Amino acid sequence: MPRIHTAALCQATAETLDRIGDKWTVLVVNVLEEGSLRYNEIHRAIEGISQRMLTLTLKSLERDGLVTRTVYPTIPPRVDYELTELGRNLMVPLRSLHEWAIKHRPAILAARKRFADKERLAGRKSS
Amino acid sequence: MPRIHTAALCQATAETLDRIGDKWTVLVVNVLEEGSLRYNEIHRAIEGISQRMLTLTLKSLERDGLVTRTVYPTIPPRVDYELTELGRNLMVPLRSLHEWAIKHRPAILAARKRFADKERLAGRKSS
DNA sequence: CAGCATCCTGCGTGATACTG
DNA sequence: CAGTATCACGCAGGATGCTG
Repeated sequence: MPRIHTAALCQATAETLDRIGDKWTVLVVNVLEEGSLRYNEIHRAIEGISQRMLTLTLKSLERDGLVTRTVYPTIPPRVDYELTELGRNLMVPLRSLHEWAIKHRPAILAARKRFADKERLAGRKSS
Repeated sequence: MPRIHTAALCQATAETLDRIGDKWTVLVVNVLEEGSLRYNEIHRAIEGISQRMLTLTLKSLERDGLVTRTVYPTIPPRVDYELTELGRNLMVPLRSLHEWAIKHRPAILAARKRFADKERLAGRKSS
């Protein structure tokens, strides 16, 4: 009977990961934790992101109510982005994920190395 | 000065999401929480996964030390998969993510609807 | 400054058929 | 049963140029 609950857990988690599991979302959320930032400030803060991807990421975050977009109709224009309460809440599981990452990264890297070594051996045998 | 730490947080989290953010990993981890399972048991438990993707997902999990693979050289062959300690630890942030998902899904859906409505209006104006 | 439009490519994924 | 091999494809994401 926990089966159904488990399936539900899986489903909701997978959905969330689908939402935030792309290349840039968590990075954007993360820099926005510092407070309200302008478009180019975010752009400079995240190494390697293209204008296109930043715009898309911000738009999807705004769409889902995770960030607010504030336009100041000045010249030149100015647009501020800020995490909403919902967005700040997301930091909780994100920090949990981060904790796991930091704590277990060495173990993962070690396992990966062991696995690579085993494969090397298997390769030699068959050659 | 929290800047650097923030950047590190972001980096490690992004890396982790890159690891588990694919389409099937969390689903597989999730069913394996129930205990040791055979290949086809997992296959049946996860609706829609192909043999190919199940194999790839399991192999990557094994590579990173998140699951163990045990082969029984019987005929027909039998292979058991089981979460390692490392894999079970992953359930902690996963549950955190799940909690967030359940709690805030309504808010996200509502925001999404509001956004769609606003876009509809914007569309009308310009037509 | 803060984007949008367009073109292009690689990679993750799916479908199908075959094997020890 | 527990995979492997091959093909095919969509789409996330990158590069570049243009605009209000």
